[in-house]
Amino acid sequence: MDRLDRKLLNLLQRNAARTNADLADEVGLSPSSCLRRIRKLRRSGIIDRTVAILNAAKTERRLKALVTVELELHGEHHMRRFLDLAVAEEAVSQAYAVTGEVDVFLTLRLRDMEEFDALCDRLFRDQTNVARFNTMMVIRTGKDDTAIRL
Amino acid sequence: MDRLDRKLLNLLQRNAARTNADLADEVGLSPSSCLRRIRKLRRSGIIDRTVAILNAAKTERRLKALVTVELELHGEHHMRRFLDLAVAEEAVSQAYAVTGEVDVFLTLRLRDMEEFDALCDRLFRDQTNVARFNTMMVIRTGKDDTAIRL
DNA sequence: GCCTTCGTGCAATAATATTGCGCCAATGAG
DNA sequence: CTCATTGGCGCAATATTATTGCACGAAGGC
Repeated sequence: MDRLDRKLLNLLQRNAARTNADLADEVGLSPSSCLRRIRKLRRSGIIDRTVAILNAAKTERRLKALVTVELELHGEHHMRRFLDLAVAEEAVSQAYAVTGEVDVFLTLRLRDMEEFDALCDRLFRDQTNVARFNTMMVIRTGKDDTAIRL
Repeated sequence: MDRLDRKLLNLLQRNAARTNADLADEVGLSPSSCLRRIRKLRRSGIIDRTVAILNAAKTERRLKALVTVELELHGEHHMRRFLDLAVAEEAVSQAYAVTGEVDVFLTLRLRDMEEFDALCDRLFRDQTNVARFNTMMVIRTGKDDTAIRL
């Protein structure tokens, strides 16, 4: 893991569609060396996968909502159960167990508020062990990076 | 935008490294047709970009923190100023203006708590117009998808 | 019913990835 | 200090994959 590997990773996190020769040129390596490095980074698992990122605005799921959830019962078992429930939802794109005043944090991708309503029914009411939840709708996006700076 | 386009987008959001012939086969098209569709999806902007996703655990920035921020002054101007400040930070990977009890939401990628401390100094103290902030450290990740289900 | 438009598959071609090989620098043992 | 070993490099050949030209057929407008 030297300077060149880091440089490659930074570049690939911004654009993984570039040709190998192009990348090689930018980092100052031959195409073959460059490719071998990238392959090693893949095999080692540092590069988990490469994916297409959609422009959410041109999608039906335009709305982004952030939800904090406080559980009624806090045992490991109950936490796991709620997370499983959340993960199974198509609208849920991130689900974390967190420290602090709340227990779980969710990011939602929503078509409209009706979908949100239906989701609330499934996740936050009845027998789902939720004491309280608080929703923030995203008004403006300042930044939305998938990259991890090395 | 028909069923095949959606199928392609769903596949590419999971793995954009597959060969065109492979994709074509899975959706039931010829390679040429498949490629032309994908190119159109790119040009139309629905596909914004394709990127490498790293395994954060194998990275130096292992810690993920979520921060809600309440501003002192709420004018559009002040909001913009704070967001700009946040966006400029390498550790900030998401920055949103939101509705609800707080004004701004941030996702951080941190090396350690020292980096967090330094970031707090820059973003939350002194003259940055922050009334209050609340940090949640991510304990467990249930889901962390970049995909938007179509 | 005919014409236009659009998307398709096939096959040829162009671009790109991948591999074999010989070379050099760094490292460690004797 | 020297020599063998290891690992990574570039070059050039080869294999894979993307891309394009073309002819065909279905759907919709007139």
